Amino acid sequence: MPVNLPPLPAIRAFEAASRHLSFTKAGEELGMTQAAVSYQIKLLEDRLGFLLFTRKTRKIELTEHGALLAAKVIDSFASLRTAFEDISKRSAGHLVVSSNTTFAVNWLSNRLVHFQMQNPDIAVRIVPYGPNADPEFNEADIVVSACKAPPKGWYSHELVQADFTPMLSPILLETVDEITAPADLLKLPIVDPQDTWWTDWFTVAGLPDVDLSHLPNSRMGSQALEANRAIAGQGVAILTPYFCKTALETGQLVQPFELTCRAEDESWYLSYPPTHRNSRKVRLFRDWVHAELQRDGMPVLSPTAMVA
Amino acid sequence: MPVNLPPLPAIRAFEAASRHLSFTKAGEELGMTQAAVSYQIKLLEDRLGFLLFTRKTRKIELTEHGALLAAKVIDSFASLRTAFEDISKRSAGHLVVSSNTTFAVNWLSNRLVHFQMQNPDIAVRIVPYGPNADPEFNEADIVVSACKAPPKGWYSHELVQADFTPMLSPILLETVDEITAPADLLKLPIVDPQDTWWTDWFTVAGLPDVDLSHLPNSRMGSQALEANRAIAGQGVAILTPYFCKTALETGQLVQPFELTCRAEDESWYLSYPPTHRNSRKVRLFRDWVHAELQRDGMPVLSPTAMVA
DNA sequence: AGGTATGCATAAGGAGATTTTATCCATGCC
DNA sequence: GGCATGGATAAAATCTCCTTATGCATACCT
Repeated sequence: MPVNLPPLPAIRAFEAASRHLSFTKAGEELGMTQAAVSYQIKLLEDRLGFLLFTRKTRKIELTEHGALLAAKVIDSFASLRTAFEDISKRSAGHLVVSSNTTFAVNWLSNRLVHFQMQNPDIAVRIVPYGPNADPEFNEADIVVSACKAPPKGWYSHELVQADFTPMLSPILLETVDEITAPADLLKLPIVDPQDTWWTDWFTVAGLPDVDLSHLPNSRMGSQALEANRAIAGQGVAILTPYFCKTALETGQLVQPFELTCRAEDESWYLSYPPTHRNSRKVRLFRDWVHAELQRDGMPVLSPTAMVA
Repeated sequence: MPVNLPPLPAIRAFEAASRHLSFTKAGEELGMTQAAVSYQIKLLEDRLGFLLFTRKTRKIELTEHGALLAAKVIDSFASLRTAFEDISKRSAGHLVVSSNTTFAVNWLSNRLVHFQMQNPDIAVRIVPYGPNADPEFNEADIVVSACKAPPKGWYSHELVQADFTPMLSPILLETVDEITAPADLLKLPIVDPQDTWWTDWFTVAGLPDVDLSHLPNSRMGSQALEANRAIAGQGVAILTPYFCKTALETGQLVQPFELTCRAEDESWYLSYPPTHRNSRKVRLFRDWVHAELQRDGMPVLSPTAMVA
C-alpha cells in the first residue's frame, strides 16, 4: 500500500508558490488569498519537518530541500494537468451514439457521413442499444431508442412518434390474387406476428379479433431486421414508413394501405445523461438530427424541447 | 497560467479506486469510507462529463476514458510519492548544524568524526552561526550558540554555563617577571579588552576599577580566535577553560589563576525549531553532545531539559 | 431455493479543514 | 519620511468532505 502523501491542498499550494516564488501570485493563480497559501505552506513545512522557503523581505526563496522537491512536484502536477487535458480533449472529440438497430440501419447509416463532414473533429462511434446490447452502452454519450420511457434521469428529446403500417415486397404481392382489404394480409406470412403493433393495426382496421398468436414467431424485435425479411419477400411486416422511405422509393417495399397507426405512448427518443447537458459534441449531434428530420419534412418538436 | 485541475481529493480517490478497482478497498487505503470514495468519484465524473467506471454488480470496471486517465494519474501520483519519500529520506540523512565558531573549532571539529562513525547514515554539515553568519542558517536543523537568549520559539537545551578565566601562552608568561596577583596581568597585552568578561573577572578578583577601554580593541568576538592569539603569545585572553582543554593539556596555554567566573545569564545552548522535536537525526546529535559532555565530566543537565 | 454477504449509490448531517478577513511587521522605493 | 509591497498571524466564517444510515442488486453458500 502506497505511502500517504501530505495534504493535497498543501502540495498544490507549494507547487504554485514554488513556480511563482511568491505566495501572493500563487494565491491569485489558485483563486485564494495570500494568507491561505502561507497557511498551507506552513502546514506542509510542519509536516515535513523542514523549511521549504526562506523568507526574505518581500520575496521568498526555495531552500535546498525545497528546490529539490519543487522540481519533482511541478513535474508531477504538469503530468496530471496534461492527463486531464488530454482526456478532456479526447472525450470532446469522441461521440458514442448508442442506437437502436432500426435507427442505426435505416436512418443513421446513410446520413452519418454528413455529420462527419460537418464536424470533422468529432469521431462518432455507433454502438448497439437494446435489451441484449453490449453493456458498453453505459459509456454512450447519446442514446437513440424507441422506448415507452427514456432512461430515467436522462434528458430526452422526442424525435418522431412511432407510426406503423403493413409493408411487403412487391414480389410477394404478386404471389397473391389481390390485397384490397386488411383481412387479405392474413393470407400471407406475417413477420413477427407477436408484435403488438399488429393487433393494434388490425383493430384500427376494423378487425379487432385477429389472433396471430398461433403463428410461428420469429421475434426479430427490430424493425431493421423485419424490414429486411419483408424486402426479401418472406412476409408482411408492420413498419414505420419514415424508416422505410428509401425502400418505398426504390420499390423494394410497398405499402398496401394508407392506414397508419400511431403508438401514443411510444416514441423515438434521443436522450443523454444530465452531465452532457452542455456538451458541445452532444449538442451538435442533437441539433444535426433535428435538422435532418426537418429536411425530411417531419413534424419536429423544438430542438430544446425536453422530456423530464 | 496552468489549467485548473479537478478537485484534488476526487483525483486521489480516483487514483486509489482505479488501482484497486474497488471503491471499498480504495476507501480502506485512504482511510475513509466506501461512501466517501463513491461520492468523490461521482464528483469527478460530473466534473469531467463522462463516466470513469462502469458499475457492474459487486465490481467496477474502468471505462475506456477512465482507463486512459487512470494510467496517467497513477503515474503522476507515483512520482509525487517518490518525490516526498526521497526528500524525507534526504532530509533525515542530512544534518545541518549551525554552530558558533568557538564551539565548532574548539569542541566539534575534533569530535565530530566520532558522531559520523556512530551514525554513518547521517551527513553532517557545519555552517557558521553568528551576527554576520550566512543567512543559510535558516536551513539549519540545530543551532549551537552562546546566547543570552536562544532563538525564540525554539526548543533549547542548556549545555554548559560560560565559565571564564584569563589564559596565556607560557612563552608570554616567561617574558614577565612573575604573575602572582591579578593586577600583574595588566602588564601584558590584553586580547579583546572590551569583552565584558574582563571587567566581570577583575571585579570578582578584587579589582572593580580596572578600565580597559583605553586599550586597542581587536574585537575578535570569538573565543576561538582569541584563543589563537593567546596561544600565539600575543596577549592574555579571557576564555572558557572547558573549550581550551586541549591547549591546556598540551601546554599551549596556562591558566595563571584558579579563579573562574561564571556568567549567570549567559550559557551555551543547543537549540532546534519545534518542528524537529521528534526528528531522529536531531535527537541523535543532541544526545551525542550530551554524552560527550558527560564523558568530559561536565555537570550536564538532563538530556531532555528544555528551555522554553 | 432462500438466506446471507458483498459492493456500490444516495441522502442527510456534522466535523473539520480551509479560506477569508483584518491586522501587523519589515523593508524597499520614491 | 511616507507609501507600497509581500509575508505572518489570529480569529471567524464557510464550505468541503466525510460519516452514518440505508437501500438495492446480486453473487455465493447451504
